[in-house]
Amino acid sequence: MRQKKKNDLLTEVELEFMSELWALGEGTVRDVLDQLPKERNLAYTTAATILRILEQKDFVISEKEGKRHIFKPTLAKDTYQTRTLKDLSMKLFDDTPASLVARLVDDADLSEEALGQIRALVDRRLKNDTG
Amino acid sequence: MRQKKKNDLLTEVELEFMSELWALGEGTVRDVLDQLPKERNLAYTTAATILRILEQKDFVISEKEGKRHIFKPTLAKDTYQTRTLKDLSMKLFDDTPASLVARLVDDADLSEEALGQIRALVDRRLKNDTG
DNA sequence: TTTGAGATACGAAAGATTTAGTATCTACTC
DNA sequence: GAGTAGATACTAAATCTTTCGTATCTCAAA
Repeated sequence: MRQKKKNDLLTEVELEFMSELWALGEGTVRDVLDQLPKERNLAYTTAATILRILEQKDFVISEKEGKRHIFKPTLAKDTYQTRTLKDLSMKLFDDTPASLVARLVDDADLSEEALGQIRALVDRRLKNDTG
Repeated sequence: MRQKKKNDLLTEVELEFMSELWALGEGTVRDVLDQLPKERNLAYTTAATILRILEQKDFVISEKEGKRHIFKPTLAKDTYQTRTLKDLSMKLFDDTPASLVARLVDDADLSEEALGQIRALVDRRLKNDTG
């Protein structure tokens, strides 16, 4: 038995760290720590621990360069985004992506610009499918 | 000081229970427990505890009827959906809802039908704004 | 080749979440 | 009004998450 919970979703702090790694492409503990907002104030060893956990869970791999480790995502951000949306859609939107979008476009805060972008995206996808 | 973490998001199990309450409108511990899939096999007292926690966190209120409590969401599902999407958009989509939809419509699994529904939703919203 | 700055390894405390047990309460029924 | 089925209240164990401290290791400079 490998893991009690087959969790393929990131915890809050894990996501925070993965986001920095996705932005950097790859990096050391120090690199990631430096990307965090200064008010975050995490101990260096804490950051190292989180990256170790991410490696245990196979979200990143590391290779040694000199005395430090360089961490690199094993999972593309796109892939994780899709995975997350599927999970959310299933748990909170009756497994109906359209209802997720419905909620999004109903949001009063959504700008006209964002709405236009969304329509363009959908149109492009529809054209590509038929063309 | 009220809470260490001002968490306005539900945990996994809390969401599971809120989903049943949203579907039911309201219900007792027994009602919610009966809605769960039979393989879930939660102890009655566990369900009671979870509802108590939801009440402590102000996600539900209860009123006594005879010897039981009837629990009722204080938060509409719609509202919580919007809140969740905002959070997800912020944490994983650069605070750009359009990029969230981009990922959604890029998903190969998405049906033509869902895509059409999404376009209709966006169109309707754009018309309402201008008209 | 010693040493020290800076890195990793490991363990563990503190907090949050999930689950359930035991004790107690409450409304009926006899 | 005593007994009991079924409900709640309270406590707490087990697990997971977040955080950091101490010990150790490693490269490079003196």
